Amino acid sequence: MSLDHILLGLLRTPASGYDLKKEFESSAAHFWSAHLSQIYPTLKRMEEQGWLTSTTVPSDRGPDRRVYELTPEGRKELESWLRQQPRLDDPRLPHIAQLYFLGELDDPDTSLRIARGIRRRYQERLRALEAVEQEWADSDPDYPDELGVEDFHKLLALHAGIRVGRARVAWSDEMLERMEERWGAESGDDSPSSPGRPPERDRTSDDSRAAGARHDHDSAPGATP
Amino acid sequence: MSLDHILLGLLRTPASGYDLKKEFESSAAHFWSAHLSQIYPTLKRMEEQGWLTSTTVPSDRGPDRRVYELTPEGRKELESWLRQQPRLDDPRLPHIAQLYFLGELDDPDTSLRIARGIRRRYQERLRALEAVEQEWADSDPDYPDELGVEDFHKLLALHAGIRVGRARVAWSDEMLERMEERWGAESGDDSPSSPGRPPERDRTSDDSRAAGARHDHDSAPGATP
DNA sequence: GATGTCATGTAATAAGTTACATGATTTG
DNA sequence: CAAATCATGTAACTTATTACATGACATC
Repeated sequence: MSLDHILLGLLRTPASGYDLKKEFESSAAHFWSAHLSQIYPTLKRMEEQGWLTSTTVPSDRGPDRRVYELTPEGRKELESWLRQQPRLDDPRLPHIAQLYFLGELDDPDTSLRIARGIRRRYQERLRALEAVEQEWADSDPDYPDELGVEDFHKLLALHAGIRVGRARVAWSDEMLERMEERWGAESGDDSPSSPGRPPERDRTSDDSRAAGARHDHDSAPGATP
Repeated sequence: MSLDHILLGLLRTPASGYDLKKEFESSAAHFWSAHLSQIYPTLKRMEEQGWLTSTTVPSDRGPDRRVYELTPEGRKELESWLRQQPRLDDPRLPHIAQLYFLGELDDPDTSLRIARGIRRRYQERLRALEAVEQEWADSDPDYPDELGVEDFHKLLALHAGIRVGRARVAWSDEMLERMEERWGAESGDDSPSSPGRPPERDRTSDDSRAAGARHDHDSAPGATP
C-alpha cells in the first residue's frame, strides 16, 4: 500500500496525476517511481475511499486537468503512516545479482563491459542528485542553514541518495580497479593493449546494446572527490 | 522476469525450492528475496519451459525433496541474461519517502524516533554483511587474493552491499547529528534532558511499536570507523 | 505536417504478498 | 508433548508493467 501513502504525501499541495508523475521523475525520483497507468486508478480509488477530492480545471493547453487534494481523512491517514516505524524493505537489485553470477561466464570482456555500464549509470544518477542539491544551494543564499521543517527533512532524504550514490560510484571504481588488475586493462576495445597498465584509464565505455565497444565517445569528465 | 534469472543463477548447483529460499535469506539476501509461495510455482513453470528438470529425492528428515537443475536451455538463457547490459532499477524506498514527508508532522520526537529506528536497522544489516565477509576471511587463509572467478565476482557484489551499507550508517549518523543539533538531544525519553547536549549519546533507542522509548536496552557497541 | 508535450484513462498481463493446507521429524 | 525445522504446495489478493486508445495544442 505504499504508493497510497507516497501520493498522500505529495498531495500536501494539490496536483493532478500528470503532475505527480512529473514529481516521480524529478524531486521524488530518488525514492519512488510509478507509471501513469498505476497512478490514475490509484487516485480514483483513493477518492472513493474518501482520502481525496478532485476538481476538474481547464488546462492552459491540452485537455482538462483533474486536480486532487487531501481530505481531512486523507491527512489523518498520512499522519498515521508517518508515525509508524518503517520496516526496511529488502532490496531487489538485478544488476548486483548479475554481477554476483557473472563468474559463470568467466569472460573478462563481458565482466568489464557490465561493470563499466553499471558505473556509468551510477555516476549519471549521482550527478543528477548532486545537481538538485546544487540548484537548491544556488537559489537559497544561506543554503544549508535556517531551513524550514519541510526542507530540513527533504534535504536529509536527498542526502541519503547522494551519500549512497557516492558510495556506489566509489565501489564501482574499486571494482574496475580490481578487474583491471586481474585481467589487465583490455576490453572489447580495438586498442592493441600493450600490457603493463596504461596510466589512468577513463571509465567510460559501455555500449548497452552491442558486444564490441569501439573507441570512447560520449565521455563525461569531472568526477567528484 | 528477474526472479527467473536469479533462480537460474542460483541453480548452477542443483537445489530444491526450500534450499533456494534459504539462500535468499543468507548469501543472496543483499540483492534479492522471494517467498516460497512465489518460488515453487516459478520453478514449476520454468521446468515446463524446459529450463529446468527436477528429480524427487528422499529427505533425511521431512518429506521428499524436489531438486531442480539446469538444462542446457536453462544455461543458455542464464548466459544470455548475464551478457545483457543491466538497466538500473529505480528504487522504491518507503522509509526514505517517509523521512522526506516527515516535515509535515513537525514533531521532533517522531522524527528522532524514526531516524533512530532507520539507523539501527541499517546498522544491523551492515553488521550481517560484514560478518559474511569476516567468516570468509577467517576460513580462507589468503583471503582477498587468489580468488577463483566465481568468488571474485561474489566478493565484488558483497562489497557493493557493504560499502552502501556503510554509507547508509554514516548518513544516518549525520542525520541524527543534525536533528539533535536542531532540536537538542531530547526524545520521547524520560530523562529530564538538561539542554546543552549530554556528551556523546548512544544512538540505540527505537521501539518499533510504542511511542515512548524507555531506557536503553539491547544496545550494540562497537561501530565501524 | 511531423513530432513533442499535455492530459486522461482502460485492458491485459506479470510479479509479489498473505493466508491457507498438510504432514513428518527433531529437539527441548 | 510443544515448538521448531523440513518440505511442498494452492488460492486469493494486491501491486506493478506493458500495451492500447484518444485528442488538443505547440513548435520546428
